[in-house]
Amino acid sequence: MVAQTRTSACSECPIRHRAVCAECGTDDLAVLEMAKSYKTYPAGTRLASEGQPLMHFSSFVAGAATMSRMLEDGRRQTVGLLMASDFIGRPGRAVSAYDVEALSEVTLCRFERRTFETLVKRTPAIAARMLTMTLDELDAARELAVILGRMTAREKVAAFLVSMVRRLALIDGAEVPTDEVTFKLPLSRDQIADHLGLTIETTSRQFTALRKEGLIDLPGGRSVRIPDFQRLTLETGEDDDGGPLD
Amino acid sequence: MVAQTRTSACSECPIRHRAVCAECGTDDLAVLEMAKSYKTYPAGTRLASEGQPLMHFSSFVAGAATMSRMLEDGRRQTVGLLMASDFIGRPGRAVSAYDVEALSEVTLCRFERRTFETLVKRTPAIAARMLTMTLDELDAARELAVILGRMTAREKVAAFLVSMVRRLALIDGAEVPTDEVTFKLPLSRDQIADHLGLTIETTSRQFTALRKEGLIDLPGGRSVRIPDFQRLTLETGEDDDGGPLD
DNA sequence: GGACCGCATTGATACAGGTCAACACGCACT
DNA sequence: AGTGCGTGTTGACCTGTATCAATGCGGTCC
Repeated sequence: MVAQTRTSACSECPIRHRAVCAECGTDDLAVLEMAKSYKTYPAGTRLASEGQPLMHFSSFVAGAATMSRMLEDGRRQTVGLLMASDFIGRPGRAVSAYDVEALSEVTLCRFERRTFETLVKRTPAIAARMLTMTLDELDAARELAVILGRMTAREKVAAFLVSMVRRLALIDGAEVPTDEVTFKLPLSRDQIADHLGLTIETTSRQFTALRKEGLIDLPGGRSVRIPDFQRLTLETGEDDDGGPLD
Repeated sequence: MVAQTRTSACSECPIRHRAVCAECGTDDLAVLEMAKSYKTYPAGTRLASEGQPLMHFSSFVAGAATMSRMLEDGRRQTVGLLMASDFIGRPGRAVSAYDVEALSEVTLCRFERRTFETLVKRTPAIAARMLTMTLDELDAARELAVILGRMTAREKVAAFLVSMVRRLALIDGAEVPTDEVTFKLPLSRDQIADHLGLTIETTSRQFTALRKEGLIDLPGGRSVRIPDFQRLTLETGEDDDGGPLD
C-alpha cells in the first residue's frame, strides 16, 4: 500500500496529503516535495495585505487566520476564516485581494507561486483538489452572504457559533455534536463583530442575551459551552436539515 | 489553425469554448460534443431549487439568473447573479444548495452530471477552466460579503450599479467605461433589494437619492444612465483602484 | 375607454442596531 | 498591593433602515 505510506509521511500538509499522495505519480510527488517549505508565524502576524504582492501560495497546516477587506474609512469586513486545509493566494494572481491576519500561531505549507502554478497545470490531482477546496470556500462565502444580508444580530451570532462548532468538528475529524459541546473561540469579540457585520457592543449584547436564555454558557476566557446544539441551530432562521449536502 | 476553427464553431458554449478548444485533444472534444445539449428556458423559470436533486451541470450561454437562499420565514438573500459563462451545479454534488431563477430567457449548455464529473477528472483543461471560473465566483461572493456586511444602503446601490457595469462590459468584451454609460438592469427593484440585503422601499429611495444628486439618470423602464462612472465609483466606500488584479 | 395588475415611488412612524460613554475583569509588570 | 492595559460588558441615546400604508404609472385585457 504505497499510498498509505505516503499519507502518513506527509500528514501535515493538506495539499500534499489530500491531493497528491493518494492519486499522483512519483515524479510529481518528488517535485512537490522539493517545492514546498513549512513556515510558522506567531499570532497576530499579517500574512498578506490587500494590494500587496503575494509571492507564495500557502496552505494552512495548523492555526487560524482571518481574511478581510477594509474600506476607506476603516470599516472592516472579514470574508473568511482560514483554518487547516484552507489556502492563501490563487494561481494566476500576484497580488493579494485581502488582508490575512493570524489569529493564533500559524503553520503554513508554502509554495513559490510560479512553481505552484506549474504544478497545478501539470498535475491533474492537484488541480482537482484545488477545485474541491475552492468550491467549498465558495459555499462558505455564500453562506456568509446569507448571514450578513438577511439575519438579525441574534441570528448572526447563533449562526456563527453553529458554524464554528461544525468547522472544528470537521478539522478534528469528529462528528458534529447533537447535544452538549464546549470549545474555545479563536476570535475576540472585535473580530467576531467584523465577521458578522456588527459592532463589538451589539455582538457582546447578543452573547449575553443567548446566555441569559440558557442557549449558551460563557465560563470565561473565550470559552463557550452549548448545552443543546440542536436548539441553538434553530435560532439561525435557516430551514436547514443540518446534514452535509454531498 | 485547428484551434481557431473549433473556437468559431462552438462560440455559444463557454465550457467548450474556453476550456477545451484551445487546449484539449480531439478525443475529449468529441466526448464533450456528444455529452452536451443546449436548452432554452423562458424568463421566470426556476432552474434549480434548494434541496432538490440537480441532474445536470449547466453553463450559461445567454441570459441571466439569480441564485438565492430563502430563510424559514420568507426572507430571501441572493448570493450571486449568473450570466454568460457562469455555471449551475458542481461536480460531486447531487442536490442544489440554492434556488436559481431565470431573469430573462436563458440558454444553458447542459451536461449530465455524472458525465461531467468524468470529464472533469479525465480532462485537465476542463478542470483548470473550472478552477478559474470557481475562483472568480469566490471573489465575487467575497465582494458581496463586504457590500452586505459593511456598506450603507446608498453605498450598496452604488456598488451594485458599478458591478453591473463592469460585468456587462466583461461579457461584451468591451472596456469598462470611464465616463458615460447607459444600460438596462436585468433585475426588478425587488430582486435588487434581495441581492443587497435591503427592502424594496429603501432600494427605491436610494435610486431616487442618487438621481437627485445627478449621479445617475433613470429614463424609465429599468434603464440607467450614469453620466460619470468614475464619480459613482467613489460612492462605494471602496479604496479600489478600479483595475482588475490579475 | 375603463378596470385591473404588477412594479415603483413616496410618506409617516417604529425599532434594531449603531454610537458614545462608563465601568468591570483579568493579567502582566513593578 | 498598585498601576496600567487590553478586552468585554452594560447603559443611555440616536439614526438608518424596516415597516406600514397610500399613491402613481405603464401595461394588457375586456
